[in-house]
Amino acid sequence: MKYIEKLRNSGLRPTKQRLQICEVLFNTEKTFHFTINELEKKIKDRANNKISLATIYNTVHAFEKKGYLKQIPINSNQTYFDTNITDHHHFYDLKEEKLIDLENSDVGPINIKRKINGKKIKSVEVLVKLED
Amino acid sequence: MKYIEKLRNSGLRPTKQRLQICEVLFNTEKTFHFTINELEKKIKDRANNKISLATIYNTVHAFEKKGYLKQIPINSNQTYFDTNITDHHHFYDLKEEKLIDLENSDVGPINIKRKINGKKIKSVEVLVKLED
DNA sequence: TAGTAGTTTATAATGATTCTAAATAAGTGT
DNA sequence: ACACTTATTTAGAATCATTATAAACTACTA
Repeated sequence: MKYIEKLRNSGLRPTKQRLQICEVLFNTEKTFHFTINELEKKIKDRANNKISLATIYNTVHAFEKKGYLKQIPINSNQTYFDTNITDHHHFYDLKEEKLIDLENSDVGPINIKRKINGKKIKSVEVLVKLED
Repeated sequence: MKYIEKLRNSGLRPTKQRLQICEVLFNTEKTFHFTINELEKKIKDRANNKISLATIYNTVHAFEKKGYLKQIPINSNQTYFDTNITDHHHFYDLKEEKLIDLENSDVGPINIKRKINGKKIKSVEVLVKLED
């Protein structure tokens, strides 16, 4: 399995559950946005295989900590994650409540002129809200 | 009272509770960020006067709908609101879990080159995450 | 002043997320 | 393969922000 090394290299034991979650999350050309509930459903559908919700939470947070997933900063009932970990941005369609990727090249350089003492910039994320 | 007209003009009855909340939120030169819980505390401290939590939620949402408050898009346990309703952005200090205003002029123009069919841009918000 | 429509309130309900502690599985050394 | 330690999974309980409910109350209008 191609994810065993990835996990081991991160200090995560390659368990059956984690490998399955990897398949669902990373075994696709397209990146995508998801909530924990959507992910749980996807796993159930895919393999007719149930992974405990607690494990899904644990794993998603572990993957986020290792940098394999990003949280998308948006105010929503549920937390959204992104399998696209490159620097990029998002449209948020307020009516449909849907996220759409917005590539860095579609936004152009963002120049943060102000500095905060003793702090480094970790990320710069743009959220563009859309209405009809 | 200076807020009576403001409320009436928005179709909101100027109740005792709403006027008090206006005092706390808008009767200051500085704009600020807050959560519902912080606001509740502020109200309690200020007037030794308790407004039901449900009313605070209702009022904050009513004010948001009328455009007197903005939600700040950030993933946090609690929802953050901003009394600064001008176009502007935020730093988020990951360690301190604190928001800092970032004026539009400190970011420079943001050019969203991509268009989504049938949708208009309502807002463009930048979140700059800070680490040590 | 009466009528109505909007508000407030305490409390219950909801729902996402986290915690707990017991069972299980993976890694390591022998 | 075996014993041992440590990480992981799990069901279910707990937590906590937020929303819903429905009864009491208040502001507006005629």
